[in-house]
Amino acid sequence: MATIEVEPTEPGEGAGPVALTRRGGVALWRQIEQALEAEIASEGLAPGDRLPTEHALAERFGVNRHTVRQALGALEERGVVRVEQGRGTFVHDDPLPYTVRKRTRFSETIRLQNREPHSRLILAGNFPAESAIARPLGLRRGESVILLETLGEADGRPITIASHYFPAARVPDMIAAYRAEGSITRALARCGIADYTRKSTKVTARLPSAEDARALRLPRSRPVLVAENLNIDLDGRPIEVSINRMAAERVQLVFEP
Amino acid sequence: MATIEVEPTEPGEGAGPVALTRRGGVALWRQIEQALEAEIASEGLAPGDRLPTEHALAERFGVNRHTVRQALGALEERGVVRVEQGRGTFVHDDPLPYTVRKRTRFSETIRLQNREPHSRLILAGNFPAESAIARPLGLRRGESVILLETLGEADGRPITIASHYFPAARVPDMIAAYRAEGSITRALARCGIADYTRKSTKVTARLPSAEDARALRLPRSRPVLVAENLNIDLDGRPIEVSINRMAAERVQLVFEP
DNA sequence: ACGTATTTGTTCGTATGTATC
DNA sequence: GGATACATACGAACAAATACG
Repeated sequence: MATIEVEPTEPGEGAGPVALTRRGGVALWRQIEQALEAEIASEGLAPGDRLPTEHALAERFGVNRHTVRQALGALEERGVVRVEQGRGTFVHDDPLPYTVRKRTRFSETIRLQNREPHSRLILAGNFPAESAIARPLGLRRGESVILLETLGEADGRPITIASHYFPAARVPDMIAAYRAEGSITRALARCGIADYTRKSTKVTARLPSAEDARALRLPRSRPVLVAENLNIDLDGRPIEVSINRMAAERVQLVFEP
Repeated sequence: MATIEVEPTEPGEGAGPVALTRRGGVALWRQIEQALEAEIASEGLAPGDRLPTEHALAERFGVNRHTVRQALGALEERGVVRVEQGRGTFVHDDPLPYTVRKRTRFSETIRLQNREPHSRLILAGNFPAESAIARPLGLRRGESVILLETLGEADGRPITIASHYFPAARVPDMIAAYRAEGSITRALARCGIADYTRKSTKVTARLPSAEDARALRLPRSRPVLVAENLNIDLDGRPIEVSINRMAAERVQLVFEP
């Protein structure tokens, strides 16, 4: 008994008749979760689309708004939807394909996806190198490196935080050059490094630090991809180590041999 | 029974007398964090080593256990240590470098790191392809694919869970072949695919499903790297899509152009 | 298979110093 | 100065996972 037939609110698509079974051993919110996910998977709801309001969903399924919220919470936890305070609930966008090649520049890569790149300087300074930075750069621990920390955005959406390390001996004026040019590539050119290419990329993932989470506008529970690039100049000498942190749910790194 | 050793356990190195300054403008937990990190950096504590218990550290530094915990939490957040309930706190192991090339085979890659690879079949079957699998394989949604799910280990430590999808029309006897050979590469050879190479790899990260977490022996709060490989045969035709999930804290994917 | 000791995880409560308006 | 919020530090108790005989 007690199967509740809810009349479809729209005849066309998406809001097909969903029968929730009570006392069937599956909690209502789980059934709602599955129903919504099925709707998304069947492409009745496209990436970026806004779901009906919680109120509307509660009406449609004939349940309390709390029950809908539990279902949405489960979907958000799994990264299927994204809930924004005051705006609504949205089907999660497809991740941005970020193709990594021998010559990869952030702004080019973003523009390739028809999005508008923007880069902002967060922090700049001169520090003694930790061994994790010194080694790939071919320096001794404690030698001076220049750090530029940048936040990269696509269409205003934060994509990556990158810590760029340069050997201070090679490019002493890097900070000024970056301030003048607003781009790593052009700043390096100004410092006499006409071109550089990627020697290797090491990828791992972890949960974000508090600062990274804030800058990326990402909950602390959502992982970040960490890509460590070693870039070399045309003579094959290391010129930059960059450590990029990206919201894992927003990007997909693409490597093609 | 309450034998309390406050003195340095070793005269040589590591547990040297550390003077914490109160009211010095630096919080106690930060000083403890730095002291422990210095000890690890100086290799008084090697990767994998267990740190003293929180209780012991609290005694040693003359602070409350909460204060020690805050320091350990900061170290864990930065990936310096790994805290395991009921077991202790450990210096973080170095991640296993997993180099991805045009021809990458799990067992070869593991052996390169002087570790003993092992592969175990978890699941095998024949299914209609979802679009995410069908598309890269050049099939239509619903066409039959063979799924082999394997768990790869190095020195008995679970490294990766991989779902391998093959077009059933091309290699109908793949499951039997795998059971006979115990290796994807040799099974494909038996099915007439002499060789195959990697066309592309897409990398992202997420929190693990319950099953993945269990198989990888990983807490659900720790992210997994997800690498989707598309492999093609010598004629350039797609022969396999594999979706690999790896404990992010245990591996580092290395790409060299 | 079970109980016990060990170790980390969580939640109370309390007190104090610091920064801000 | 006063009010307030926040981070720091301590204490006690209990919960949960693990190790071990």
